[in-house]
Amino acid sequence: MMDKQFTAAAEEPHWRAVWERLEIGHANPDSDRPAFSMALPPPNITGRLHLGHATNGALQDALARFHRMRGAEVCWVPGTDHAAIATQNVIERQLAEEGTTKEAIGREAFDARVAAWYAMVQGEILEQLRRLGTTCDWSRARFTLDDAYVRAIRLVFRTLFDQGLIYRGPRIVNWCPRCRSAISDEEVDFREHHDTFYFVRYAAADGGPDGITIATARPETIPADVAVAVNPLDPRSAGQVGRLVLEPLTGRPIPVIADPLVRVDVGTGALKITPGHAPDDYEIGQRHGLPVRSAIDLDGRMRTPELPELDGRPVEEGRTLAVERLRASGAMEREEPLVHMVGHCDRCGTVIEPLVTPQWWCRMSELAEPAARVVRDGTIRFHPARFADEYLDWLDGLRDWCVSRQLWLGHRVPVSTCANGHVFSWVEEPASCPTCGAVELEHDPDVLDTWFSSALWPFAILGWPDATPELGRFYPTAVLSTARGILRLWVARMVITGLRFTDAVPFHDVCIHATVLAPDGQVMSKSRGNGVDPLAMVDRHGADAVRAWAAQIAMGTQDTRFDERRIESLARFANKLWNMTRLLWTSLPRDSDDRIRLAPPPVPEALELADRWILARCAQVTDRVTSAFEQFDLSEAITTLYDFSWGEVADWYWELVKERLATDPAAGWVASQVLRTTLTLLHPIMPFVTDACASRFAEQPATLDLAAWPSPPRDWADGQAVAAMTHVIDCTRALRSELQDAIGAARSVRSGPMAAVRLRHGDPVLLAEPARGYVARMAGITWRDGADAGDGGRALVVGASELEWTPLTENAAGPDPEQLQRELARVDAYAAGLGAKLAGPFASRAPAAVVDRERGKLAEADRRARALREQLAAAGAPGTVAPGSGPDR
RNA sequence: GGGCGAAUAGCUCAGUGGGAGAGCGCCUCGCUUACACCGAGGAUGUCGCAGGUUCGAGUCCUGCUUCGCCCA
Repeated sequence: MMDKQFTAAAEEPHWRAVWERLEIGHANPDSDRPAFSMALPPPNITGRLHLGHATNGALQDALARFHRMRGAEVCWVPGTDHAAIATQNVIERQLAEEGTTKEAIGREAFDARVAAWYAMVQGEILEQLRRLGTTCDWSRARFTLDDAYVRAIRLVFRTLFDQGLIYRGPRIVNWCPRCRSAISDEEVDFREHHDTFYFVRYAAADGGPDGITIATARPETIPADVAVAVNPLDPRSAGQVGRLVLEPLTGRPIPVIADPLVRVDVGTGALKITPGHAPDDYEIGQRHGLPVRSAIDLDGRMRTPELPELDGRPVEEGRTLAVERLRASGAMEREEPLVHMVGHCDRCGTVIEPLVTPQWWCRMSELAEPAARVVRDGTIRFHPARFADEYLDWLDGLRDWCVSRQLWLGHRVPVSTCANGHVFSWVEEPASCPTCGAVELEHDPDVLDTWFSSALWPFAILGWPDATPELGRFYPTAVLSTARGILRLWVARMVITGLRFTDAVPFHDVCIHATVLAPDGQVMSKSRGNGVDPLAMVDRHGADAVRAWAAQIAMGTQDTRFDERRIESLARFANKLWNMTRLLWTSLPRDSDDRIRLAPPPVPEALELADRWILARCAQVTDRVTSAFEQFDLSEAITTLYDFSWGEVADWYWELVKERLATDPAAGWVASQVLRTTLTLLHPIMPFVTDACASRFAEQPATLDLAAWPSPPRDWADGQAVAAMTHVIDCTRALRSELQDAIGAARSVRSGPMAAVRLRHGDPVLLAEPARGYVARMAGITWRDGADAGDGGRALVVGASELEWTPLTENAAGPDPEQLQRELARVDAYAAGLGAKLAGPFASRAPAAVVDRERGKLAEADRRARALREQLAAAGAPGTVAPGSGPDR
């Protein structure tokens, strides 16, 4: 039995089971097939997958299946990322909802919570990926906290440490007072703030009248000021440099210095220098050998013992109090509204407090250069290509990477300090100091940036540093597909570590897929509550529809608003494919397993026009789809297949071949070939419905993944058949339109032909049998021969043919003279335009083929105009009744 | 402030120098033995604005406007 509808919910579990039983996704390093490998970007273990994950999963799976069907040994390694800071935040939020904190429950209980969370969410995420039908190599799934993975991280760290590329030192960092941790520059999210710009006068230290006025948004950091800076090129700065002025809250004398970083067009052109609380100021301070003072503590509170009323207050209160003091003392000259960008922690949204703390740093300049080179020389290609520029911009002038975090969760920094002060890095934690043998060792308390471990993903998942068969066979990987947002955080760093530790690029092609926005154009996010659950879409419309939608939008140039109607239309497409199969299944002979028996290939003479046409089109579509997959253009692939399947195979070929199926084995063979080819081409994108349909045929592999990628015989190409059928379709459409206008054609298709049609002029070959029969059936007309011109039939110009038709029903409306007149005016104007164009420089300058085409159009327009005039004349003559207007004539 | 991208039908979007398209929605018609999750036909556009290049521009260039993203 085949139901009238494709039921995704019923078919999907079956096919997932088939694929898993056959271990479709399992990669065999010992095979002699060419390798195609991908590392699935490991989702953060922070919750369920969102549409972005689904999109990327569908895209990668389509590539995996395509290459597998083309004969590659595909290795697609899935996994999950422990996401230290993100996961810790999730757990902390849960604890907060329970009215407790991680400090209250303690390390041990916290670790247990995390372990339970990981166990639960990891299974959930992998299950979600399965539901989409992805063929990852589940046996190789990795987690960034796996022992082997941890070993790789430590080896990388130790190597960089021993090479002096990782060092520890106090520098200004992006400090999140809520996470109580440093974060890297890339994890700072800038948002617009509407604050106040305070203009504060710093009095001259010598008591003179000429102080200096600075502008600041952060008056609470004034107690940490160590200088006032002006731009040396600023004329206003003349005579200022070298003076001492008084910091206005505590009255400390500080120098006025000159630095080119100071912008003359902002504020007063004088900048207070607070190296302890501003990155630019830190840089200026370093340049001038200035001390670092601090006024804010790690908990985001004021630390100003010299100003007891501010001391211990939250920063916002500190600001308010500082402003009050400055107003009271008269140092506040004026206040202006200020719109500026303020850094926030991209995980918890808290305002970042730049602070100077000791952290672990990775020197980037030396590492960045080779990573830039491999993109410049094309070893790594970005899709779309413009993302290469963004990548290169970031590598240029990169600051050192803060790799340490002060979290409870994550990989501990593999460094110990012995009682004698020897600092060393290790892979297996040693019992004693390798330098002095001291056994009292202190393990560094910090953990590593999550992205430090992610940076090793492509080779660490394949077993590095061991020379595993997988590493030798599947590394470098072929394609990395990911979202734009983590180009810097992740993609660039993978290239850096890949080159440093494997002497190879980690992947050759980087696909950056579009971001899915909410229907209102906003970014989807949990806090906005406008997210869409991909599995809800799978439940509602089927995994194939979701995947095909992903293929449509994934590589677009622009982010796309989520539109469920697009998924719906693709679900209908799955149903269409199912019913196309159903037609063959109900019409063709079946074997004992109820599968469509395959007829032997017919001799070429047994093929008629429609057969040759659809085979030729099938070959063209195969070429186009294949090259689209090669270029990662899945949108082109799915669009081409959708249009071909529905608009050509179903709408035309299926309609024409229906009646022949029972009697003509050649028709059954062609229909089967075309459908199976189409299903095979669609399989990478819509694996469920295509397998469900293909399995209705005999002599099919258990799944299309095991089928060879189609490569139609050369002799399927047939330009003449394509041209002839195109004309058949054009004629059919024109007649349908004309007849429906005049008669209401659809009403009486079954009651016999509605019009008699004669070919008045044109290429008789184009409308020879069987083409004439096609038009007759599809348009509901009958052909009439003979040269009985001038009998009053209505003319209809279609391309090179001029037809003449007379209605065979009584209710035919005559042509509406007004409408004819309008149409004539339109055609005349069109022809006049073409004529002018052809009379001008176009004729001599444009390519001959283009000119010919335009000439053809003009000829057709002229014929059409003539036909319209003829009809107008007939309609305009009173008493003229079209002869032959009755069916019983 | 710098960079990138986008602007096409009521909505969501394709369209990579040569006759403006799809899906949804809308109108008319048809429950036809694959599919009503269907079929036939139809209406709907200053391709953001202004210049330029070209025989020819939705498409290439410049400027502007608006929106989005990234960076500072």
